[in-house]
Amino acid sequence: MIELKKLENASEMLKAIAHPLRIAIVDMLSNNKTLTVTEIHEALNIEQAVASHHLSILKSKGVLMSVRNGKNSNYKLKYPRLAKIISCIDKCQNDK
Amino acid sequence: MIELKKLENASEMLKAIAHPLRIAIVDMLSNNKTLTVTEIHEALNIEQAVASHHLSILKSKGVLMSVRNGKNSNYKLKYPRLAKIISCIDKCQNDK
DNA sequence: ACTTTGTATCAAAATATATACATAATTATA
DNA sequence: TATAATTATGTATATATTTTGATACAAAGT
Repeated sequence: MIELKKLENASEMLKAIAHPLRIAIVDMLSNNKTLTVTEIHEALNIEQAVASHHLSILKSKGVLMSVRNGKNSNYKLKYPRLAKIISCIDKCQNDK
Repeated sequence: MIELKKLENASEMLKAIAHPLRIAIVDMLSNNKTLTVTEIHEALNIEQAVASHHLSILKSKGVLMSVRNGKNSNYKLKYPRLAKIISCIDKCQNDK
């Protein structure tokens, strides 16, 4: 069996991902893509503050990482394999 | 981009899994294992009502399925591939 | 210095989840 | 039918998350 600390940390990461917009964000960042806050808020048609807010949740829970580049913040997956979680759930939905 | 309905359903499934006890339950049920409520509540050292409660959440969100067999309810993963989510998160935690 | 563009944070109300305990509902057996 | 074993549900309180709008901060250009 898994240890409690690991279970709690795993649940924090999964909770971070488990939100419609945040799933969409993780999906957009699959295949090692890097995007700015503006690119995400425009692509998803959400307020800038909303995009920034969800990105900070994902970052604080270890799902994403970001690098400042001038005015922009570039976000990407901290662990590229995390994109598999989205495709896994997606496959389940297609299996009727 | 993924559709809204799918995103919402995916987030419901992930939210269901994203809890320490429920992660432990999904992990116990990997490799197509089937367990009863009693086996789970004893293995995890939690009240029977607590085990039943979390199992019903997982079932209602499409993560688990159950079959009654006399006095027992046998629970198993609805989609065996869901166990990959746990191992994926687990690997991320081991990558430093 | 001022303005523009891009990001991040704050505060408050609404909604959702978790936790704990008690009790009800099933099924099998005496 | 009474009871023992297994599972499911109900209720209440506490805690956490979501959502929205306003605002603050940071970097670059004028």
